[in-house]
Amino acid sequence: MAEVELRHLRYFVTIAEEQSLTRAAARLHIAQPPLSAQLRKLETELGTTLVHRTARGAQLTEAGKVLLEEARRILHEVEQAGRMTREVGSGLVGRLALGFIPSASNAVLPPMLRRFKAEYPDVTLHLQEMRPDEIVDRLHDRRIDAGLFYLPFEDPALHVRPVAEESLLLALPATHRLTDRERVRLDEVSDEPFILPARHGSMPGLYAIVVEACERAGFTPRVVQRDVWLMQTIVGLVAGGMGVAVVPASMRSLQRAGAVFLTLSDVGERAQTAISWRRGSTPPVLRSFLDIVTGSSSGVGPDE
Amino acid sequence: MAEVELRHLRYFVTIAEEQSLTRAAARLHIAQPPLSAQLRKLETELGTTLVHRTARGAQLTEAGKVLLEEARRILHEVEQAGRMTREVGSGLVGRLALGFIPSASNAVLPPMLRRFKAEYPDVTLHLQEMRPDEIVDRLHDRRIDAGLFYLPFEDPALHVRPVAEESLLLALPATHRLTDRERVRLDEVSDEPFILPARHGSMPGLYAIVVEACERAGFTPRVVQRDVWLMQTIVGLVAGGMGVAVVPASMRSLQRAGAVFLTLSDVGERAQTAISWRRGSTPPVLRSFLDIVTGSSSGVGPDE
DNA sequence: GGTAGTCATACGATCAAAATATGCGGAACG
DNA sequence: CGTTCCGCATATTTTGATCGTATGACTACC
Repeated sequence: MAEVELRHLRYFVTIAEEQSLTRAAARLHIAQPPLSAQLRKLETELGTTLVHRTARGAQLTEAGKVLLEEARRILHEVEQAGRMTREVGSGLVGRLALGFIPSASNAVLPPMLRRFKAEYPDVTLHLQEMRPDEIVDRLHDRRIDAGLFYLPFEDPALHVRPVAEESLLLALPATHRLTDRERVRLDEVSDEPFILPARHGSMPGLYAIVVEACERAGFTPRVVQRDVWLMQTIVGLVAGGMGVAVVPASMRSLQRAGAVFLTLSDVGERAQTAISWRRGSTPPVLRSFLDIVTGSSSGVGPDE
Repeated sequence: MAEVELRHLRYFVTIAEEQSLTRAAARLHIAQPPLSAQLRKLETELGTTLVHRTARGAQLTEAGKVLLEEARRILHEVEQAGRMTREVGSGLVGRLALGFIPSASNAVLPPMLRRFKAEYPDVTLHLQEMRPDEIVDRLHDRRIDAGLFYLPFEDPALHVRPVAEESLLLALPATHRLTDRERVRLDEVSDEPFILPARHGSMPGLYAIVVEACERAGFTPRVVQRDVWLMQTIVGLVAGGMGVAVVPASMRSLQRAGAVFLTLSDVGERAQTAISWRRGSTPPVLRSFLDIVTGSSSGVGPDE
């Protein structure tokens, strides 16, 4: 005993619409006898007559009318299911969980989101601020699909790809002697008390960048405060006169009273924001997101 | 480009359930390579990967999860559609035993049969003429499925539903003084000898209708003959000059020489033919027949 | 009563799915 | 660290179902 197939339903619906086996066969681009055979097969399978064959065409029986409605609905739903699957498969719809450090929300994240939303309006984005070490944990336990944080960082189980970079500025209290300058060298503030960004677990991040810049300028910073990790807090402490700090350029947009930002003429290091995601299978939505962010950013090439 | 078929969905669901091509193939009673091929075909058709093949089995992608839900629903609905069609169809074949009074074969029965035969050509009809009391007996002992007779009638174990009604005519011998009239009042023949239809057991039927009409006209009919139950016999007796009779309009088509039919201007009573069947379960064939006869007749509303 | 149109039947051709045999690659085991 | 096992992929033959062509039977219509 054979099984009902969608072909049978498609044929049957066409027969019902044309009220004629001959015309239906023409519309289906097959000959009339095979159509007859398939219809008969369907009727045998269902154990009932579906179509009355008369001399001038075919018309549905009661059972046929019932099946027609059902068959139309089923065929429509198959089409829908195909479309949905296709869309999810292509990354057009779905759900993407993204963790990011708060600094990313200044300059890096907004254009990413704008472009992604424009391209994939039906993807639900779950955005969560978190610490960089938290991002790594959440990546590992699969609670987020991707994360944004400062380089340097590496993890054998994760892809890491730079997506944006910005220069570093010196943040000074407004009361400082150098505030009337536009550019300074880092070694000019070698004696100042420094506020350094926090290190998070095994993640060197911006801390490493700043320390390295100081090393290259020939001094070791005198640290008055560490373990402050929010950039805006650091700027706040600077404004409060606690000391100076090296911060990413996007901090300038904070426009906090009491702090001024100067270009560092002798610092080549730049703060690199990277996106990271699990190695292995890459869901289509994530693939789409990666396509957008690596295409839209000032980021450099891939890491592998 | 091929089309998606239900086979693909069935295979896919099994693969998803077993999380393994090999086990799924076993459950489907086919070899593993063809299953691989069909899955690949489905993926090509949908343009997306549905299953991740790993070294120890297969697991769904995001798109696959979406399709799984849809496919399950669709397969279930196909099954439902088959069941529904089958059920309706089961009323399309079979056997229906119908008892009827001979009068019904004049005007009521033919259109019923024509319409029913057109819609359900595969139902074998067993038609049996019988007296109304016999119809009731045969209904009770389940030897017929339905019966046609004149109202009034009621029985707690039977459904009764009018399916046709006709006016009453006065049948006169051709030799009668009133034969040149077209319309008469019933009381104009109050002195004539009456031929009344028979009463059958507890069934008042047409007898009650005629007697009631006479009562309303202000007289009690003088009965010369009773217990004649075939309408055509009554008309024959009228033609033979035995007396006059009140008969249903369809008797006019008998065209028996020696009898004329006049419209009764003061008789509101009409002869109602009803269909009756057992309470309780209604087989599909009977249900189909009832659908036809209640839809095709000039019958009035239901009896309950 | 002929004719054109319908669907059913018969049979050979074609195509798609299934079976068999085998290869490849990753995971588990010693 | 190599061997073995397990699971999926590939290649090829076999099977079976669908399709196409030719033809016949029937009905409605002219």
